[in-house]
Amino acid sequence: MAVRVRYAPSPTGDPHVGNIRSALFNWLYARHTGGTFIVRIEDTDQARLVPGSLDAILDALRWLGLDWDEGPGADGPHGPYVQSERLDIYKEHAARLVAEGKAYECYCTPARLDAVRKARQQAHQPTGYDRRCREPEGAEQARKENPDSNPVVRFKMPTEGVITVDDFVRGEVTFDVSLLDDFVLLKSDGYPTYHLANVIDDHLMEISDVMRAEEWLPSAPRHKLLYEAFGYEMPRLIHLPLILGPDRSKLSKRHGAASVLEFRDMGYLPDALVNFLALLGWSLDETSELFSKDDLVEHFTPERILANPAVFNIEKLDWFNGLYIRGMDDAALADALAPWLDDPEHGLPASARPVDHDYLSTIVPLERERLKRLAEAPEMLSFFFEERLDYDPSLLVPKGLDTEATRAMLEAALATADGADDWSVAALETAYRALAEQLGARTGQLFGAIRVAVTGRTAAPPLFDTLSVLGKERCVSRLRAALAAL
RNA sequence: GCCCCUAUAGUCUAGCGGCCUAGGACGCCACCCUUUCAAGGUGGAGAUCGCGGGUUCGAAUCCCGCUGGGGGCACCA
Repeated sequence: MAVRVRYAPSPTGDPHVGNIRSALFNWLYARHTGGTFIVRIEDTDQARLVPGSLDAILDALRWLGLDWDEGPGADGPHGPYVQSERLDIYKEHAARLVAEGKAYECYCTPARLDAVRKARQQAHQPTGYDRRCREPEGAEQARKENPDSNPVVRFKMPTEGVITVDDFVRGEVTFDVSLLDDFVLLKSDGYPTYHLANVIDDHLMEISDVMRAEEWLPSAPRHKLLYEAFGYEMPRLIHLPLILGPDRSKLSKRHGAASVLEFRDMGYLPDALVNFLALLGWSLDETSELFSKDDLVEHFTPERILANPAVFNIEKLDWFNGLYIRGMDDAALADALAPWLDDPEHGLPASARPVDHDYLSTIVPLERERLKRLAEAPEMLSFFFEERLDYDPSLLVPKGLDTEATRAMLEAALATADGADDWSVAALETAYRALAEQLGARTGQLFGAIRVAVTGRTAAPPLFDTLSVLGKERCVSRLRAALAAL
C-alpha cells in the first residue's frame, strides 16, 4: 500500500520545534518510501486563529526544505486541504451518525459541563460529560433550559468494555471505555472538533500512517471508535515522543526559542536543525549522527523511532551548526553571511554596508571555524569592515610589559609595516618574527599587542592572515591610532 | 482526582538474554598543536543500566510491583 502521510498543523501560533519535528518525520517517511507528503490545515478553532501563523508555518517548512505534494498551493485529488473549506463534509458525516443513532445533539451549557466536571473530580471519578442529553428526557430538559442555543453533536461511546489501539512505537495500548465520555464531534458554531475532522479527512485523503506527537495517544481510542462507526479502515498509528524543555516539561515558548523561525533568525542552518531534530526521537545505530537530508531520506524508518521523550539540548544544536558551517566552501559561506552583515538592523554599521563580496570572500576562510551561528557574523567580523576601532587601550599592553615598553614595541611594529613592500602572509610572518627576536620580545607579546591594535580585540583569527586580508594601509593607520591612544 | 505513556552518565543515544569490566556523541576537565580565540588531535572524569521482587545456568535486556518523569482528561488542536 502506498504511503500517504500528512502534517496537519493548526494556524494558532508559531511553528514550534515539536510540531516541525512531526512534519520532518512525516516528510522523511514519505520521501524514504516514495510516498506522498500532504499538508493539511486544521483551522477549525475560530477563536484561536492567529493571523499570519499559517504563512509562518509554511515558511518554516520551506526554509527546512520540506516540500509537500498535496496541500496549500499544491492542489491534489483530495482537496481542499484547509478544513474550514470542508465544513459541509463534516456536517454531513455528523448528521449521518446522528441518523444512525451513533451520535446525538446536546444542549448542555458550558457552565453545566464545568459543574459536572468539578463534581466528578471531587468524587474521585474520571472527569467527563454525564450524558444527560443522550436520553430523550435529558435532552428535552436541556433544550428547555437553553432555548436559544445551538446544540453540539456528541458521539455515543460504548458504556463498558475495553478498547485496544495499536501504536506502532509502543505496541498495544488498552483503555477502559467506561472511563471515556461522549466527546463532541460538531461544535455549536458548526465547526468540527479535531476528532471528527481528523478521522474524516485522514480517511478521505487516504492517509496510510498517522504520525503525530504522543500527546494524541490518549485520544486514539476515541478515534478508533469513530473509524468503526463510519466503517472506515484505521490508518497505522505512530506516536512520536515529545520534545521536552530543559525543565522536562513539554517544550514551549516559555523555554525561550521554540519557533523554528526564531532558530532561523538566530543564524542556524536549516540542514543543521534538520540533522539535530532528526535525532530527537530517532536514531540509526551506535555511532552515526551526521546526516544530510539525503542521508536521512535514505535511512529513515519508523522502526527506529523511540518511545521515550527527548530533552531539547541547544548546546548540541550549536555544535551541529558549527559543523555545518565548517562544511561550507568559501563561496557558499560568503553568500550565506552577506545578508546578515548587510542587515540594516542587526548587521554592520551603515558606513560599512553594503559589504564588498570579494573582500568578504577573503575573510571567510579566517572565520569559518570560529562561527557557531550566522547571526554572530556582524559582531565577529566587524573589525574587518569598520574604519575606526573602539576598544580599551589598556588591552594593548601585554602581560609582563608596561606602557612604555608597549609603545616602543608598537612603534617598531609600525615601522616594519610601513617599510614592508611584500604584504603576503609569509612575508609578514617572517618580518615580524625577526622583529620579535630583534626586540627581545616574546612572540606572544608582540603579536598580541599588534592583534589588539589591528582588530581591537584579544581574540581574533591568526594574526598574519588577518593583517594580510586587512591590507597594508588599514594596518598602518590602525597601528598609528593605537599609539595615539596609548 | 482519573487515565495513559515512559525510565541507560547533566543531555541526545547504542544495546532487543551471554559479545557489556555498558558503546558513540554533545557538554565538562587535562594535555598536545599554537601568536590569541577557535578548529583539530589525544586522554580523562561522569551510569551501583531509577528501586525492589521474580523468570533464567545467565538480565540493562523478559514479567510484576513501587518510585520518579511526562502527557491527556475543553463546544483547543
